[in-house]
This record gives sequence, C-alpha cells and structure tokens, in this order.
Amino acid sequence: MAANPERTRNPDRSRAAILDAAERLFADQGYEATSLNQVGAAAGVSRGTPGYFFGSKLELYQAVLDRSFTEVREAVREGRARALASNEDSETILAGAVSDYFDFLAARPNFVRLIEREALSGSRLPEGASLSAGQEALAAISAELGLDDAPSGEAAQLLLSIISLCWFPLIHARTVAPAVGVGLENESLMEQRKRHVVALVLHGLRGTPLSTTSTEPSSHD
Amino acid sequence: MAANPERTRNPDRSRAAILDAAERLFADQGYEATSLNQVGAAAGVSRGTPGYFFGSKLELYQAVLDRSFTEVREAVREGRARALASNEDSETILAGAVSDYFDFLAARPNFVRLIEREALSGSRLPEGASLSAGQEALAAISAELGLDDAPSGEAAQLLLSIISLCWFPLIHARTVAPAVGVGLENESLMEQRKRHVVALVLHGLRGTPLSTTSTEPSSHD
DNA sequence: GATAACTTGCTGATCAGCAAGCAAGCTGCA
DNA sequence: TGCAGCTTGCTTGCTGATCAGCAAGTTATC
Repeated sequence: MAANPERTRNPDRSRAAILDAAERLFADQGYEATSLNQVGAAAGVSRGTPGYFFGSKLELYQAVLDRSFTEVREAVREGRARALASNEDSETILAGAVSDYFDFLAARPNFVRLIEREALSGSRLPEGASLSAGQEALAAISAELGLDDAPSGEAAQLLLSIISLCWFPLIHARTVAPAVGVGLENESLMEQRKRHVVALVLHGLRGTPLSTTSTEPSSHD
Repeated sequence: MAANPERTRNPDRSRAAILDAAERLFADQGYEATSLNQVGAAAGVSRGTPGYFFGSKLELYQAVLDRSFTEVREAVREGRARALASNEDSETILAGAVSDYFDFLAARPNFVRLIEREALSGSRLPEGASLSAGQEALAAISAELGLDDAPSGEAAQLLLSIISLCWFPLIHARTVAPAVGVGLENESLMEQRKRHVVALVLHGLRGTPLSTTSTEPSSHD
C-alpha cells in the first residue's frame, strides 16, 4: 500500500506518468472533479508530487493540453504534407483526409473529451493559450484546401460538417448512437460508420455547387 | 444585499427559480463546479433553500434533467404528429424534420450542454434514469421514420449524421466554427448553417441506396 | 555534501448536509 | 371578528469532509 521505497528516482518518468494520469482523469471526470490526490495515486507518486513538478493544478491542466496540442499539431503537419505530395484528384484527396481525420480522432479519445470539456466551459485558460493552437491548425487546413476564399463560405460549411461527423460519434458512442441503432463498439462497426461519413461528405461535395454566389437562377436550394 | 424581507412566500415560484438557476449553472459550469450557494444566490433565495426543496444536490440535478426531458419528450411527440399528419413526399418531410430539429436544439442551449456533459462523464444518475427518456424518444423517431428495420443500418447511420450535424455547431460555435471560418453569431448565420445541413442530408439521402439488402429495391415509404 | 526528487504534516478555504430557529399564513374554535 | 396553535417556507449556524497549496522533512544521486 505504501509507496515502494525501492523505487528509483526518475523525474522524466514521473513527469510523464503524472501527465498521463492527469490527461486520463481530466478527460474522464473533468477538471473540478479531479483532485491532485487522485492524479498522484494514478501516477504512482504521492499526493504532493504533481504540485512539485507542475506548480499548481491549473498549470498541470495547461501542461496536459499543451502536450496534446503539440502532438496534434505534428500529426496535422504530416497529414497536410501527405495530401500535398499526392497527385490524386481532389475528391480522392478529400475522401482520404476525412478517413484519416476520423481515424485520428478515434485513436485519441482523451483529446476529444478534453477539447469537448474546454468548449463547454468556455476555456479556463488565460486567453487563447493552447486552444488557439488547435484553431490555428484548423485554419491552416482550411486555407490549405483552398476552402476559405469562397465568399459564399460553402466550403467552410462542408469542413465544419466533416468535423461534426467525425467528432460526434466519439462522444456519444454510448448515449445517442445506440439509441438510434448505430453500434460503435468494435472496430468493424466504427469502420462502417466511417464509410458512411466519407460517402455523405462526397455526396455533399458533388451535389453542392461550390461557388454559386448569385449566378445560378434556377436552383431552389 | 440582504434578502428582501417584503418578499411574499411562494413555493412554486421558488422551486421554479431554483430549477432555472440550477439548469443554467449546471449547463454552464458543470455539476462539480456549481455549489448550492451559487444556485441559491442566482435563484434569489438563501443557501439552504435548494436543499430544502430538493433534498440533495444530486436530486436537484436529477430534477433539472427530468424537467428538460419532459419538455423534450412533449416536443418530440408534437413533431412526430405533425410529420405523420402531413402528406408530403418523404424527402420534404425529412427536410422539414431536420430543419425543425436544428431549430429545436438551437432554442435549448442549456439542454444541449447538459446532455453533452452527461455523455462526457458517463451519467452520474443511478442507472438509465432520465437519460433513457431521451434515448427512448430517439428510438421512437427512428422507428417512426421506418429507419430501423433495414438490417444494413444505412438509415440509422443517416439519422446519426443528422443529429451530429445539428448538435455540433451549438457546442462549438465559439471554438471550432470560427476557426474554420463559419460564423454562427447571429440568426442569419445560423440560418445559413441550417440550410447547408439540410442540403447535405438530402444529398446523402439521394445518393445512398436506402435498402440495398435483398428486399424490394424500389418502394420506400 | 550539495542538490534534486520526492513525501508528509499543516492550514485556510470551500462545500454539502443537517438541525435549529423564525416568521408567514392557514385552520379551527370561541 | 379575533386569537391560538400548527404547518410550511425559508434562513442561518454548525460539522465533518475534502482539497489545493505551502513548508519542512527525508532520502537518493551526482
């Protein structure tokens, strides 16, 4: 029960263990419901160690978010490079990007939950700290895909739809999804969901005239 | 600053004021971050009154959810009756239902946030209490639209997509939406978003074969 | 032996729940 | 009509628990 006295000291390992534990606990329970006591216990250190390394609870939380965003930023950069390098047609690129984004989020449930909690509580971080990094990444994607120069904003709307479709099932896999008869419990069911999302986005891309400000007279959209 | 001594007693008004205040505070800050002190102050009663009327903090929370779900259940019943009464073609009905659902959620930001928090924390309610009411309502809709007997689940997938698309912008109106260049600040921008969602769903409906299992390929009422 | 890596004891603050108190208004009775 | 007594709405003081942060202690490692 007591902390193992044989354990060797290792600040790097302790920091990482604390960040891991805090990420999971903050994501599962939220900031207020998580105590530094819990974090320490889950990380295999004492109650005071998180404070020793990170100063305060808020700073620990910020460090968790920072680490997540750094990881996300790198993944986004890689994904963008891959998309640019390919010379497929834009529809295939979009389908691949949606699929990748879906998988990316599915592999990072803690990240999704943390951001969702941030969005719900209107960010307890000073001002545009880590969160702006995520927004910056999204803005970069949208610029990269040439989706931001259409004044109609139709492309931006589609991007927001893509994010909605990939994001939502991860949060509501145990609430809304089963209620409407969509199972998401195993990998093949998630794959099925992903195929539906990709198909829906492609139908939307084909069906929507991407730059019709006031030209088309007949369409009754 | 002190409570107005002129104030007449009125348990109904007090109960309602407490429920209103608690709904807003729980939705904005979450369960843990909200104290009964805050609830009392926001409701114009003393610190102890919420406990007097509702027993405990958890019971107050449950009462807030119950009231929300009752309201939602009634609205769903009305919407269903309206859809059944109309004799438009199914595509028009679906478009109207999506539009109504979008407006319905947009008019109930507290409800959306409460459910979102519930989903994130895995329901602190005993077991399938209020939440199942919402699931029940969704299941009813899906059955009503005849979307649940297709073994392929394509229709259920589309329903989940509809919910995702209507739900997401309400939570991320201040985070993701501006980052991708979609404004949602005023009514006309929300209207624009709604039109996009309806159009996307209709494209999905047209583009996807709804019953490609082994039954009748043509008739789908 | 110095410094860094922890742990443990302490403190003040906050909070939920309880219980005691108080007063407004009703009910029954003269 | 008036008053006594009771119920009910609501407040306030108290208690035990929890928690974040700090400071002082302890031990490994360089």
